[in-house]
Amino acid sequence: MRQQCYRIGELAKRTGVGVPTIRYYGEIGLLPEAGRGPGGQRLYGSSHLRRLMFIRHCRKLGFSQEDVRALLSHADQTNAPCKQVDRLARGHLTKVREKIAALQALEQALEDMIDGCQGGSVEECQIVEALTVGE
Amino acid sequence: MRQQCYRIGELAKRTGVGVPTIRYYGEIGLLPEAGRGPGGQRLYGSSHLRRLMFIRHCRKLGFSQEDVRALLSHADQTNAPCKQVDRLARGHLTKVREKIAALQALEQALEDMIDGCQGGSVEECQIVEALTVGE
DNA sequence: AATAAAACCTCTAGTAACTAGAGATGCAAG
DNA sequence: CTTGCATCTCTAGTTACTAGAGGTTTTATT
Repeated sequence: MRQQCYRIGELAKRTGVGVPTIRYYGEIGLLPEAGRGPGGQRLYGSSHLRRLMFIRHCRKLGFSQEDVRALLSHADQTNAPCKQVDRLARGHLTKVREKIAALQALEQALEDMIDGCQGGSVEECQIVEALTVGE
Repeated sequence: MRQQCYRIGELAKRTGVGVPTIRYYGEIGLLPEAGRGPGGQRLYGSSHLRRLMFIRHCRKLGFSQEDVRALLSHADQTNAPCKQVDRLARGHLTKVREKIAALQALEQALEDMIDGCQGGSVEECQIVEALTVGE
């Protein structure tokens, strides 16, 4: 019944996750360890493929490894209510929004700083001045 | 002429940079190494104070260590034109804007995903579905 | 069957920018 | 003289991988 068997390179091609990264995921237990062929190569099944896809989608959305681990364990419990998943996703969204806000403040500060610079020498540069004095 | 002498804790208090971080900056050469007192404690002067302030302002604005290093070396050449400084600042601003854009795309994707979820069990959760299938 | 190339293996170390901890010493006050 | 804080050095941990060395296995070609 184990008709589908992917070697690591095949799995990499199908998921878009790099070969060393797949091995790394195995090491840290994010992906269950693969079986091994006679020569010692890892052999993955379709469950690995699905799980790795899931992981990749999560990582693309910026979820941390820790979050991914939680999402995976929730996703496995098909009968449980999805409240936990929802909470994780919303929590992550909040963090993303906070990061955006922080970066926008940064953007503003940088713009102000750059606008103050009229060219000339470093001595009279408003950017250097701003960095020295702070605001 | 070395009237001003700060111990590392004093410098930390005045700059808002943590004690281990100051030691770390010394190690990596971002801050010149301090003189040492009889018992081996680091002793910093006012030039260290200024430099560390500069570094802190840079880091608060999200400049990388590499950028800070460059900014510092430019800031030291008071007669040179400030074009390089300007270029560094603008380059950094661009990177910040790119990061904001990427995060906003992420925000949208997360919102879409979360909006699809109607509650219920994990089996029918659109978030889990989206993470499994992608998009 | 021999050989060459691609894919795979393990292990170590490096990235950015610190942070945390262990265990030893110095320094000022009561 | 002892208590306690500040400091010292050194090592290792964080996040999420990535790069490289040096060796084996599998696959393809001759």
